[in-house]
Amino acid sequence: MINLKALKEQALQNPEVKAEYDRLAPEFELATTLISMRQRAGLTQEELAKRLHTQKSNISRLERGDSNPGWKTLQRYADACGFELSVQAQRHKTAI
Amino acid sequence: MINLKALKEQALQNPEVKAEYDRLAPEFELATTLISMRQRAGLTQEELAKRLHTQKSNISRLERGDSNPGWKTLQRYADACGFELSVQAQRHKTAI
DNA sequence: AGCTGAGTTATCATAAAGGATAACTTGATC
DNA sequence: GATCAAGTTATCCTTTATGATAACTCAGCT
Repeated sequence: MINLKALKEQALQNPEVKAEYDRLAPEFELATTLISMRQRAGLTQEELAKRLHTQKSNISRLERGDSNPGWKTLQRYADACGFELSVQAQRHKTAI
Repeated sequence: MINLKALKEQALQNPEVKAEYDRLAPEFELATTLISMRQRAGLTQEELAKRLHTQKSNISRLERGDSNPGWKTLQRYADACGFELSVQAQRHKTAI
């Protein structure tokens, strides 16, 4: 299967691509940030699941982005990957 | 009543304090970011609640920080205040 | 072809978020 | 001291997130 997500993940293995990606990171959506953290930690979904005392299927669900994870859930995920999450607010590019 | 939160809110009315606060913002917790966004938008909890088609009590619950709001909830809140949220991952200050 | 590792999907149970309503506190103003 | 605006707290209900288990796809490998 070739889809956008697969391409993204593959591209992120390239350090140069990764650097530019990070520079633009705020533009990207949450799910991609999650996947990026896990991959930079060198973890599989199953390994991460163990650290979080949960199941790989639940990790997959988070990373597929079709839910609405709680902030503390995201923090625990990040922590298990060796990251700290912070939220940033920027003024809207006003529509009017 | 004088408590930490009241002091914070009052201090944030001062533009200089606000600027420094923003510089350090990532250190602060989510609830403070929420309150800051609403105040910078010049909205009361009730006004914001109307924009979100909900109740002021629910806004209060979010801002008091004793729950675990979903990411999309936070985005809607921010949007209604004229902001866009992004999440940022930074490597842990490793404990060992 | 079969095996394995990584991730996905489906489903169920339970905990928690979010919506709604009402009563309450507190500070300010008259 | 009555009133009002802003925020808090308590409670109930419905929806959803999360934990758990199992079966599945798919790629790579021998």
